[in-house]
Amino acid sequence: MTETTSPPTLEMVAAVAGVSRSTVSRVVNESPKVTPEAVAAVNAAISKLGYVPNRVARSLASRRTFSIALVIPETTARFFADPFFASVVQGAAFHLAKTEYTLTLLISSETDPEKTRRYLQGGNVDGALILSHHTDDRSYSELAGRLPVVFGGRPMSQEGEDAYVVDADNRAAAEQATRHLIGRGRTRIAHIAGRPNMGASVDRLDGWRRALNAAGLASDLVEGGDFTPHGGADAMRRLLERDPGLDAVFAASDQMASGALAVLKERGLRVPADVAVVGFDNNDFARSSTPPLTTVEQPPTAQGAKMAEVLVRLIEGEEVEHFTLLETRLIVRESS
Amino acid sequence: MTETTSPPTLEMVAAVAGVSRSTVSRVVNESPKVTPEAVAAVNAAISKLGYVPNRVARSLASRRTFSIALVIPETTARFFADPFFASVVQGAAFHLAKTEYTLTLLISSETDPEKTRRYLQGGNVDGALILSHHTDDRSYSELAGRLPVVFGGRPMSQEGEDAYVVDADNRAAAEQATRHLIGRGRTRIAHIAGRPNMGASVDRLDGWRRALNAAGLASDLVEGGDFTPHGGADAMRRLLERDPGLDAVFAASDQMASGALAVLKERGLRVPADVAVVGFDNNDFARSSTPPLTTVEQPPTAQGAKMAEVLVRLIEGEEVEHFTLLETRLIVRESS
DNA sequence: TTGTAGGCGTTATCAA
DNA sequence: TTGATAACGCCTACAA
Repeated sequence: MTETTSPPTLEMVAAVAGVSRSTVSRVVNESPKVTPEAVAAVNAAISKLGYVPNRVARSLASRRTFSIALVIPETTARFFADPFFASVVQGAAFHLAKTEYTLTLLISSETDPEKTRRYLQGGNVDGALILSHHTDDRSYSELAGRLPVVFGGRPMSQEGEDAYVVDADNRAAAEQATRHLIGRGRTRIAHIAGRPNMGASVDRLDGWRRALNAAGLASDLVEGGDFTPHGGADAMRRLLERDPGLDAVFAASDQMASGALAVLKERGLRVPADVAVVGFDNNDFARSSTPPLTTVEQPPTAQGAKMAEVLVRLIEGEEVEHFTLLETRLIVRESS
Repeated sequence: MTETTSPPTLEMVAAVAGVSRSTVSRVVNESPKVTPEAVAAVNAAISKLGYVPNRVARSLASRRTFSIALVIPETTARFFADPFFASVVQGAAFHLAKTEYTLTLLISSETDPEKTRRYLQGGNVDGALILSHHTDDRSYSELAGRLPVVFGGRPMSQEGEDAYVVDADNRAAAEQATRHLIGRGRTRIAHIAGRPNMGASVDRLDGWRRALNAAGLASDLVEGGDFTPHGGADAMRRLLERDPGLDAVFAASDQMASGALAVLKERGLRVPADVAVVGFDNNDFARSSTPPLTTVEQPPTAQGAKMAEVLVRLIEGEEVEHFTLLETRLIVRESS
């Protein structure tokens, strides 16, 4: 049985109820200006026929789809391997469940970014949530002008004022992490920065510097990594060359911190006795390194929910702030 | 800048290209019957205007959406906690990437099954993939008559001939697992069955029985569990009461097997020395139990891919087999 | 090969 | 409050 019988239309409901299509439409859309009798007749007809509004036709006429896309610019495999994504999706889905919007997950496999773009621009959705975690992928930045779009994760810093962004409060988090180090009595606190073209890197560097300046400490010990353990290790070596007596390192990612940890061990420096280390992300690298890393936890679920909220408000035409900063939490472990 | 400028239409392209809308439509849909000049003119106009077809309008007119839904009747949290789901999605997405179809993930939170149903019946998708893992949820079975639907996971056995199902070959897998036990020299092999109202349970019980019968062994030692560790423990107790000398147990799920393991340890029986244990699923319960469980691995990625393939063929009007059985793999660990 | 015209199922705009 | 009637953007016979 594949006989998918063609579904009843609004017009058929109108016929059965003995009213016009307009009236049926009004009832379906809960317009207040309909007599109770008409409402009753229409509802009776609806349940008699098992009528379900055709959302496609509705979309075409009203120019609204009530569905929004969550675009994940990663391969499916990587997406599911990363708990960060899962949590963001969860947060978004949870928020959207309270609204009339439906979430469509678009996993844009690298093979066909075009398909995704056509889908997004083709009027299928009222807006899009775009995750750009650990990536400076700007392939979707142009979309922002054609469709309400909210970026999440760690987007470009530049990219103009027209973008809406929900992100962790990197600056405040970095400041807090650095203050934590200062509070532990450290005075030569170095920083391993992320890629300079990413907003997150800049903000974290900035937060680190602020905390040091506020404490009257020097903020000269910076070396750049690339968010990988290897990059972190290289940066650590350069830092030790510049100042063998440094007593703390704040890395802009757990992966870089773990690279730094390896170098410190290789040099016979004890963590945290000789050098305290703090990372950023609170991912598996932080939990499973030796010693476990003190790090900054980002709230992915909250981020997903907030992204959805911002997008919905945007779609509904509300004034929305371009930047929404999420609070982070310092998780103190044995490395500091 | 939220000025979402209204996008160019097919009609505008026609005007610029100096042809009729039909011709533009033909070019867009790659109809062979268009002169090269026309094609060139239209394509020029398209890229000049940045035209992207409105899929909603196209859907309304053609009654095709080229998108299919993957319905997950679980909460978002549970969905992401279960690697089984993730893999199925991955498989489906991977297969669909090769087609012109788009995958829409519908996480039907238990709060609003109605929203999901309306979405599915509202003409938003050409078909649906429905996962009913560990669940005898029949809330979507009615959909099958109104929309091409493929069920996956462990669906009802009954439910009529009109359903399309892709599932692991439970019977063969159970048979193989039991033969493995027989091969290890076991002769009193018990079975802890799953809920009797689930097709998977019935098939596994059947496979177990077949293997025993073929070997000339008795197949009387069956007790039912409910797919939980607790249920498995209770069943194990009953089995030991009935035959304290049993030397092997095949459980219809890893969770039940882990419950059985606990009871065996409690009774001072060694695994596998005294009693060999085999589970089903190859999930975390199997890997992290003591000893690690020999179990049956189901191929969730393959299942997702196969489900997508079957659905697409169904949508395209091909003849498709109602049941597709996936091969499984026995993973031998220390419990047997 | 190309164009014309009608229709897909709703919503929206006016009159009535 | 209700009902014609015209969009919405595209597809598709059918005709030319």
